[in-house]
Amino acid sequence: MKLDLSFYRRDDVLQIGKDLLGKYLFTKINGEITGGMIVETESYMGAVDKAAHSYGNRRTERTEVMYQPGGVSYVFLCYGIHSLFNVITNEKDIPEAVLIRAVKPTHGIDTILRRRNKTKLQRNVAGGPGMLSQALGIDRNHDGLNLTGDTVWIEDLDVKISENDILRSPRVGVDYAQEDADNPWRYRIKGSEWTSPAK
DNA sequence: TGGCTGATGCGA
DNA sequence: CGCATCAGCCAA
Repeated sequence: MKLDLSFYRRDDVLQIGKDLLGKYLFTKINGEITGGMIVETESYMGAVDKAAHSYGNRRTERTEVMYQPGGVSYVFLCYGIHSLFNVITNEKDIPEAVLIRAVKPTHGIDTILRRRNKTKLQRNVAGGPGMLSQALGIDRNHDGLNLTGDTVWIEDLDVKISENDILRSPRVGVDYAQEDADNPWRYRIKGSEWTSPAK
């Protein structure tokens, strides 16, 4: 069942980051449906998080979608190469987001392998935010899309992840964020071989 | 361990 | 405008 807006609009981006583990991210692009189970996320606490683009309620052309009500996508280009896919959460004007970092491919495997130019299904197909976007065909054309629509959406397929199955650790690549750099807001499914490499 | 790659956002 | 910066990936 597709997650509805009430899932995204809760006032707890850390909980949403954990709740997204075990959910399924789908895209339908040029008629091809691809998807996988979310195994790794990072939460960004908006205005009070120095690692977030929206720290201090900074508003720019790029961050504007973060101020929309929860339930839309936020896709931005990182290091000039990688499209990174995020989910916007909370109510209007509260710019919080969850970065989806890794999925286990489950639907449309042939298409995913073709997009990634791989022949074998393993971690390096979608185990990292840049690879994940490429695998599912996500680019900046998919910025600001409604996640209850039929291009990019997330489903609950009744996979239950308990608190004990969740690994917490500091987020990746946010050394510049000073006191927020160490917050353990990166979540992975314990024991999954599909997450980006452990540190 | 570096090189690649280019939009972004800041200051001049 | 210019220019430093960046929520990564891959080959070695």
